[in-house]
Amino acid sequence: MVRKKRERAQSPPRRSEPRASSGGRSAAARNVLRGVETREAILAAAARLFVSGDYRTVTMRRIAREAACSHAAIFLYFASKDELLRAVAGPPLEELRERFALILDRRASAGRKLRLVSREFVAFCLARRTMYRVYFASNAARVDVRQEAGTLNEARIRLFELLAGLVRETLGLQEKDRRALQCSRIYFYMLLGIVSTYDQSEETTEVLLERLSPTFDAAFDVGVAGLRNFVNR
Amino acid sequence: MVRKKRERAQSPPRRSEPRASSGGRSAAARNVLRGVETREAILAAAARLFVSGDYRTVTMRRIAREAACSHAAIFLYFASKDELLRAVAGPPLEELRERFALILDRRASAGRKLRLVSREFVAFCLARRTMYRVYFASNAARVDVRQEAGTLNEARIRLFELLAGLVRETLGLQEKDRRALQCSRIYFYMLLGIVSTYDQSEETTEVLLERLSPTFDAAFDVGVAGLRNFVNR
DNA sequence: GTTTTTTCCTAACCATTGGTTATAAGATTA
DNA sequence: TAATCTTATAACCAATGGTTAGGAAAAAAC
Repeated sequence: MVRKKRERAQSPPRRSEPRASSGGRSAAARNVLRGVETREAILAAAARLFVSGDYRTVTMRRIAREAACSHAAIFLYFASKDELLRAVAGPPLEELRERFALILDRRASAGRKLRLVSREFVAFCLARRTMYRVYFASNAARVDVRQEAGTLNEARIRLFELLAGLVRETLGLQEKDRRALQCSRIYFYMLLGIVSTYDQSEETTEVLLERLSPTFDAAFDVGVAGLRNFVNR
Repeated sequence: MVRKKRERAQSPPRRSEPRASSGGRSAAARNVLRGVETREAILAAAARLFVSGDYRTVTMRRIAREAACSHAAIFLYFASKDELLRAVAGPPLEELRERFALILDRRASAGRKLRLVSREFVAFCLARRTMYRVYFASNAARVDVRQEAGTLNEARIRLFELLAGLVRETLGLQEKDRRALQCSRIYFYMLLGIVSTYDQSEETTEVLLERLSPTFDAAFDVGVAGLRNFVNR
């Protein structure tokens, strides 16, 4: 088929105003920044939209409108919608890790810390239902990870190891104990089960936590008690 | 905008051969059947495709090709892709219920039955990863259910009640015991956690079960032991 | 100060999707 | 034979993720 020669419409007005003043930076710095600013605007818009809507209903064009650029511009900074989601997913995960670290630094029993961390984890995932799947339910064994995905995966692995360590300590297991891996896996099942049960719920995080916190706490207890029984039998 | 008058291309050849011979039925019965047969063909094709690919990658056009009809024909029998998935999802769920019933009829302890049912459940969900979400992770509280979805929901609720009963019996709880609901919820978290952890894995069901069956069994044990501890404290 | 290069961005495009509609072939009925 | 009813399709639609030719402005080179 003959491709129709493309004809341009009359030159349209360009963007009416620059995105931001860029303060008193040098001309060179401002130039570099213009691109970075667009990237940031896209990330911010995507972050805002991805936490409210789900992956499918959030469109590139909607994100672009929110970021005040054309949807084609997004592909200048992110190879695909998927990569954009991953890029958005990174910082919150880091934030969660920091909150975990804060809890770990407290002077409390491993069991107590595990419970606090578990609560934090569930609240985090429920508040970001679109992303929890990207974070935790994607196959860790996947090897076809690009750079961005790689760092995300690393962050996730660190989080998991941290949690696994806490489970081990709570149960009084040695790191090299064969049952340690199995036990932390099982504890994760519990956590992921909670999250994925309410994944598609339309209730807000607050309502869910208000209503189900006691059940979640009970679940944490059940997990630990069951695991204790499992390793001591 | 003025809608361009639609012009039809020259009359194309119709479907070259009828779908099936319809045997020696009367003319009237054959006529009625032709439609039913198309419906069945669509259902069969969709069922085949939905178990291998996931919801997004299975397109209406692909299903149509597999069912040897136009993709528009599908909309004659199913209002939307979603409804088609639900229609496909129904029978297997019923089959699972029957397998559950078979286990329930055995002469064994409630604990033993619970374990068998749990295994069955996990294997079922892992074998139908596209659909498990439709089955079990959609919000039960949703009220905007149409007829088809309604029956599906009922089937799901029956399954849940059956499992909950088994959990109750295993723990020796009365039906009206306030903790019964909480306990079965927690047990479900465990089951759903297992399934959703491997939801996006690319390994086959066989490989997953081969590798992780012991861990799954351990998880069931942990759940029951933890719940025992929970109700007896 | 003028030209060249580089950076950043967009309009128009593409293929594909879920879904709708005008139209028609074939069977049934009158 | 004519009217109707059933079953189906080709062509259409709006929207989506993604690509590309081209251009405006800033920076660099002269």
